[in-house]
Formats: sequence, C-alpha cells, structure tokens
Amino acid sequence: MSNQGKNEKLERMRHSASHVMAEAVQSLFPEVKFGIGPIIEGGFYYDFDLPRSLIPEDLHIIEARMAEIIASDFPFLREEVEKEEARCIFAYQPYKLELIDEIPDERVIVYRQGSFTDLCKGPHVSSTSEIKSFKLMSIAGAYWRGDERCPMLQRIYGVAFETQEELEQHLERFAAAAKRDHRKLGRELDLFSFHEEAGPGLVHWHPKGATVRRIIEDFWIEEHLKRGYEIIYTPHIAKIDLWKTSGHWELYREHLYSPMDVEGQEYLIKPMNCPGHILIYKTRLRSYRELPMRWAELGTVYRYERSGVLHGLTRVRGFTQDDAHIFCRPDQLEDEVVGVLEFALFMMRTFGFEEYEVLLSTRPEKYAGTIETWDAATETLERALKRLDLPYRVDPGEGVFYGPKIDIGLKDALGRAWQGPTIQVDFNLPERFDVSYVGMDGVEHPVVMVHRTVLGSMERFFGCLIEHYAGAFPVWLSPVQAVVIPIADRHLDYALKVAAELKAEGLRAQADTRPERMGLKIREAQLQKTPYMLIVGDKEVGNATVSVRLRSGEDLAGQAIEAFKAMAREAMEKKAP
RNA sequence: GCCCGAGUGGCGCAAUGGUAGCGCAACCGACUUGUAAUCGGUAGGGUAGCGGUUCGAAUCCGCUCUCGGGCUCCA
Repeated sequence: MSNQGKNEKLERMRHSASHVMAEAVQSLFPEVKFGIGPIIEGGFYYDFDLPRSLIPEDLHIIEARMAEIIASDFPFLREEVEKEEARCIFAYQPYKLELIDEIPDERVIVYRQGSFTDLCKGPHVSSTSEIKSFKLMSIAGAYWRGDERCPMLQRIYGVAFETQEELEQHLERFAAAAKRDHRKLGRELDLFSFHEEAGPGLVHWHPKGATVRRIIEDFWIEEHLKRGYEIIYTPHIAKIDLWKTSGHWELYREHLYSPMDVEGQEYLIKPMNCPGHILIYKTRLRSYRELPMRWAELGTVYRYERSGVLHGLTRVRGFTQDDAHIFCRPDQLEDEVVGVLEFALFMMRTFGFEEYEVLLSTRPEKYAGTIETWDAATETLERALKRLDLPYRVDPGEGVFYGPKIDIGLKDALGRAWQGPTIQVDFNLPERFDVSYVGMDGVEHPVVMVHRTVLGSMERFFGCLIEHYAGAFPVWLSPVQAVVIPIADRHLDYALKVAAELKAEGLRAQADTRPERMGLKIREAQLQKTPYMLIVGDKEVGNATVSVRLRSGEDLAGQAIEAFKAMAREAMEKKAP
C-alpha cells in the first residue's frame, strides 16, 4: 500500500476510535453533551461536557467499554439527512446544534455505530472491529471552539495504531522524549534552575549552562560582525512615554509589567529592544548612503505571561533575544531579507538542525500602515524566499499588526517542531518615531525597519538544543569537554599536569582528583555526557599518553597528549558532534 | 487566566487518619584500584505555605504559592 493510502487508513481508524470513545463515554454518562472529536497528529481526541470531572481511573473504564464496543463489531453507517432531521437527532446536543447551524448545505452527514450517532463528514472504517491498538493518554480542559469565553469541556486524548507493536513503539518514543526533556536534563546536568523564591518563568543559569550560553553568544557575535552587523547595548528600563510612543503601552499592555516610580517618573522594564535601537538611530540625520544599518543586541526583555503558559525554558517571563534591527531603504529590503534567511539557515545547520519549516505570515485584520506597503513588503519577502529556493507555507492573516513576517520552525532529532528564527518587517515604529533617512533627492524618506532573530531567544534555543542533543552537546559546546581520570593517587600529579596542559590549549578540561575509584569517575563523567574521558595510570604516565574513552563507550586506547589535543581541536573547529 | 492533577531531606521514591522511612547524593573513615556505582559509619526533613476538622493529619477540608498535562497566547 502507498504511504498515503496507509495514512488515510490510519486516519480513518483514529477518527473511528474517537467515535467509539464517545460512545463509551455516553454509555457511562448518558447526560453527556458532545463537542468535537477530530484526529490529530498520532491520535485523536473528543471533547465532552460532563456532569463531573473525569479522573485518571475513568480512562481505564472507558478503555474497557471501548474494547467491548470494538468486539461487538458494529458497522459504521453513513447517512445523509435533512438539516431539520439532524436537529431532531441532536435535539439534546447544544454544541452539535451550533455546528449544524453553521453548515451551509441543506443536508448534513451523520455517522452511526452501535448506540452512537455523530454529526460527521467521515470517512470511517466499515466496522468497529477494524480499530486495532489504542490507548487513552490524558484528560485535559479545552474551551469550546478554543475560545476562553466559551464553556470549558473535558478533552480525552487517545492514540491508535494498526498493530500493538506500533502502539508500543509510540509509547517508547514518548518515554524517550521524556528522557531528553530539557527540564529534567537541566537539573541533572546542572545547567539551570527556577526558584519559587524568585518567581516563576525566571531562569537562573548555572556555571555549566552559562558556559554553553557564552559559547553560543561569542559565536553569535563573531558571525554578526562577519556579516556587517554592529553590536549595541540598550538599557533595561525606560520612561513610560517611550512605550506610549512605540505603541506598546497601548497595544502590548497585557504583556507589560506595571510601571515603577523613579523620582516621580514612571518607568517600564522593556518588553522589546526596538525603541532603544531607534533612539540610537535618531541621534543624527542618516544618509541613504549609510544604509543598510544592522544593529544587533543580545537584549534581555521581560514580558508578563499568564501563569498557565509558562514552560521550562521555552516559555519564560525574562529572556534574552538575539535581536537585531536592520534599517534600510525599500530597494534594499529584498537583499537584506535574503541575507537574514541565509544567516538563519547557516546558524541552524551549525547547531545540527537539518530540517526546518518556513512560514510566511500575511496581513491580519488589524494592521498598521497601508495595504500597498503591506503588499509590497509581503511580495518582497516572497521574492527573497524564492531566490533561495526555500519551500514555504503561507499563513494568511497571521502576521503581527505592524508587518508581515517569516518564521522558521526547527525539527529536532526526534522530529518535533520548535519555534526558531523570525524575520519581521515593521511599518509601525518608523512611523511612530518618525524614523527616516535623507535620500539622494535631499528629502527625508521613511526607513524600512526589519526585526529579526536568528536563534529566537537564548532560553528557548538552549532548551531546544538540550533536547535535540539529549544533553550530549557537541564538543565545541560542551561545558566540560574532557575529564582526566587518574587510576590511583600516584597518578594525581600527572592528571593535574594533563588537565593544565589542555586548559592552556583552550580546552575545557578538569582532573577528577577525588579519592574515588576509576569506575565511579567514569560513570559520573558518562552521566554528565562528557565527550572525552582521559584515563591515566602507570602506562600513560610512563609514555606521556592518555587513554581516551568517548561517551559512546568507545575506547580509543593510548594517545600522545599532542595527538589528543589535535583531535579535540579539530572536533571544536569543525563543530562536529 | 481557565480545566484537571501533583507537591514528603539536594535528587528519585515509600508511608492513605495512629511514633515520617528507603535509595542515591552529602559528610567522616578505610581501601589505591585499568574503562558505567568499593566497603563501613554519621548527619539531614516533620511533609510547599497559612488556616481549619479530629483525641490524633503527610494523609480529610479551605485559601495561597509552585510544578505537570491541556486550552488560549507567544521569542
């Protein structure tokens, strides 16, 4: 069977599984009101309005009931009915009635199996017995229609596969993903922490995490300088009037922290870096000849996020954007966007991301600027994407109010998507701040402003990196690259000498001088995912070598210290894993 | 913010109304060792916080905080 055919079959089965789940829930709660029950990646869900909260044990009961329904081999029956008839069928199902009212056709389709009838386009499998291996995963709250003003329903998530093996594989992948969860690894590898005393969503970078971050930042700065960027710094707070001018006070209020009083003046902690960059731009007249100007800042911003959305390093309240603003002429926009895209993709490849998804978001309902400028900028973005032959998807109406944008989503080693670089054109700020340049004609023209990141934020990107590498950072990023492990006390001096020599070479190396056994030291270095473990005993001291053990478990046997240094240096330079 | 669940020494867990316990880590001591845990000993919490029910609360109830799974939103 073709891949597509297989997928369709699987999707039909999952969709049917959600109907069977609904039937099972109905048999347990006859007064249930049904929401919707679609398929999602890997599985399905169904939303229910129930008289009481579900508890995890309910899932087992529902699963058992589902198994009975499946064993009963009920056929799925498709039927087209008049809307009026459908309204009778679903007379006690308010959510379904709402859906019926929104269907433009005069006739609607219903599917029946066993004692259950649902408003549904299908398709379905022909009988419940075709539903093979399934498992209910979790219960969650979900607003009807995803709107927080609507009632909250109870959602049950499930997965279904053709075979028990595939189901088990899926559950194993799930467990594997949990193992590389950056929140867990962050603690185990001593990278970062959060504190109840300090507040949620505020990251504390430990020495090892900070080391990785510093290496990323140093690399980031170097690559920016190569590409004609200049590095700037701007303050963390500014008077409220600046944020009123920028529009943040009006349009971004929900993410702002309350003003603080400074000698009778109100100040805000910055949620974005742009106004500061604009102030620098405006310190003097800028000529068309100076453009483009590319100013980058590792700018730390603070945004209020609702408590329920915080998540590890990927959604926090204080974070450092690898921000930059490009001020250019309209005729330079395309080249600038191409440059940023190439830069972003270069960064992704460097950090080991081979797969990504490019998304172009267009004008939303509420927007600043004119339709003409929007269209022109959107076309420019598209031309840039086409010039690079980058496949992309258009996300209509999903742009920010101030301009169209390109987002790049990364796929990590497990194929999961992460939000990465973003490029946004801004028509709003140049106008609000009157940001311009003097053209060839001697008159002032509005500047085109581009916001962009090539990593996203240090926090989110770090979280993504941790999971991508499962904590085993490539040598160039490893906080500790080599641990020298002496076998007995008499090898301590040599171990310290080797470590010192490696440090002098710029390698992050340390000797494990604790009075412990070699096996324990290897185990701990291994659990810390240290790339190189250098064992030194009588043999090594005798011929000035180190025995190299890799974290893969591979034993590279004795090497001269110089040879090891060369090997480590090469891995660093190549940024190899 | 909303729905559901959870919070027990640094970490992982046990104790389900009747004297808070185990493993790892920590500390002390012995062992001097060839590729993932040497052995022995010592100390450490009154159960996230506050309030309540009870003769008695880690366990039951209420509020707050934090975390987790979702919804909504996002770098």
